[in-house]
Amino acid sequence: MEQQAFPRTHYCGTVRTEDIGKTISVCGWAQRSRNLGGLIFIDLRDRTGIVQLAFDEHTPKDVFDKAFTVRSEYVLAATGVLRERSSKNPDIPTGDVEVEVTKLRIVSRAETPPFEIVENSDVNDMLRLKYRYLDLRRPDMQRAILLRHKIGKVARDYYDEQGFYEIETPILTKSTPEGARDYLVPSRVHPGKFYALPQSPQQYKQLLMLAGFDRYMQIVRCFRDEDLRADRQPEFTQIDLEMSFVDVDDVIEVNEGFLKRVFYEILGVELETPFPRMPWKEAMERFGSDKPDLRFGFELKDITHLVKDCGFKVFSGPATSGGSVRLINVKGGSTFSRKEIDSLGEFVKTYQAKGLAWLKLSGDQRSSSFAKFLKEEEVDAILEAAEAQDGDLILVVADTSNEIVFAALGALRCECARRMNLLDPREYRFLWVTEFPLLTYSEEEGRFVAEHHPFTAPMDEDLPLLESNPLRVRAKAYDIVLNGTELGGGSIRIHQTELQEKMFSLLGFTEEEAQAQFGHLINAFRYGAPPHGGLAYGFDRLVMLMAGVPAIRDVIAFPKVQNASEPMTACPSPVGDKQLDELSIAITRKEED
RNA sequence: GGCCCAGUAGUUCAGUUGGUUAGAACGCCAGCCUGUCACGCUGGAGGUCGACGGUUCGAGCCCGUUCUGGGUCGCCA
Repeated sequence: MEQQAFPRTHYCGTVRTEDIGKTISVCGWAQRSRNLGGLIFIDLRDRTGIVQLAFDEHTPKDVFDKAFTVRSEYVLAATGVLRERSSKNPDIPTGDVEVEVTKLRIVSRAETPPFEIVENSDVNDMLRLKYRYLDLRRPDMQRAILLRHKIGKVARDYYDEQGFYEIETPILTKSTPEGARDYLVPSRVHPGKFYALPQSPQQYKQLLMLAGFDRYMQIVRCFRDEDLRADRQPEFTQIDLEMSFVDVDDVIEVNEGFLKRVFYEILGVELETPFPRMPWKEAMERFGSDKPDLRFGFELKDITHLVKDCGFKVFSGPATSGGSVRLINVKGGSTFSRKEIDSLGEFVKTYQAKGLAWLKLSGDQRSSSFAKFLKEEEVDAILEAAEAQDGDLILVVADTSNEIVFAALGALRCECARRMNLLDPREYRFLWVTEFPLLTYSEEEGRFVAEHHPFTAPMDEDLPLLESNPLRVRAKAYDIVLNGTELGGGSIRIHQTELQEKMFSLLGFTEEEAQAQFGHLINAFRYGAPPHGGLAYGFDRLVMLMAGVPAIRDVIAFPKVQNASEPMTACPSPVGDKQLDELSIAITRKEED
């Protein structure tokens, strides 16, 4: 019977030349073994790195024989004397030393894994996720998960120092019809009734302000039953916070402090604060997006007025019927081939643009899809507006819907930058986008809907417009944007009962409906509400950008795939009739397997 | 719900104009090997070409349908 204790003295990756001569014990997984016949080397791996175990003619025969049988991913516990290597490996931190093993325990054997446990593997995502526990053994995944832990720790430390309490809010909560689809949880005790998993702790954190906690934060799981993207999972984590007796500047200042701190502590990057701010309207006009990537130019230019009377209907049509014609100047874009420009045309069609007009200036050559339809001076005016120079590529989108023009050109400028390799993931350009519209009109529902949520406060100077022109009202809402990704967003909330009631009525709620859905909040306001506001970060996105990886999946230990299932556990899965019966649930439609 | 891309050995991929027994590298197994560290050398095993249907004398390759995954539009207060 082998001993069961693990007298580990060192983590594998931490041994150094200072430890030479010491008897040490290490535990871990066999990364690789090199069997030279009379000499065996095994790389032993744990979360800190790798150390080389050496077995040679001095090794006791039973130990040597055991080493002979070791295969990839066997779990080993080894004891021996740390010695200097006769030939060193400069590529790893422990490359100057090795363990001359005197005792070896094969703690568990392992089947050959379905893929190699190595850094930068480009194995199929599905396979990685099915065997996520193996995938997570890879050093890059270990680093990402550790980075996530450290960022969370900085957040807790920082907000604690700033006087925030971490307070938990319920996971079983009330469904609200505004916003994303809810994940529902049936109640056994109340047949036919459901809890909802929170899309965010929004209302609870406001109630905590009403309860007098003054400053709250929480690193909290949120749930939205919507389709996935590279930066969207059905369950994701927010750094959520709320503050009392503040206005926009106060929230922004505290959070600039956090971002400055976390980027310095984790990446050693010194961010300059305050970050630039840009009103939403300006962001749309200049970048066609409410989350502009500032790492490159290609800003939008409005040429509607220049083409109103031109003979080219593709331009003059939208220009004279409430739409717009806008362009971006892709500096140095004349290197794009005709084929590539055609593919950009296909690209904008995904944003419902009807097509892409272009003009290319390379040397004395001017080629264009539209110049032949315009007068010489009209083309010149467009080129002047675009500040076009030799080597540039002008891309024009015209549509009767401004939203489509913005969406298409906003996405196109990013796509061009991607194709031209202008995006340095180690350059961090932060931006506050402010003054979002308070409301938008939903054609589908035939009413106003809140752009942010129904508790967002209007800007003081726009209050009179609430009656006269609600769509012009700007909100005390702000997003923090990093390199074209919305990292977080928040707002100052309404704390006056009358204003809140006005908002609900604008949104088309009757008093009874508002009371039924938000009564807890409305009633709470009657008992003394402090002015308050807050912000929530997409924690996964923050970690993703700081880790320099392309998807939040890469910084979540057990993520879901595009159809919202999880390959390892194969959830969601059917449940038994007994369970359903207890919940008073009948299945009316089934997925075919 | 729409669009784009991918699916061939355990893994990553190649596979010509539709034509013999579908290949490579890594991994795996066996043997040899005392300073390797992507060890080396020799040999070997390993395939429902995602699935179904069609065209054809003949399909990994062409056509249709479908499944799975990735990206994206819609959606995501």
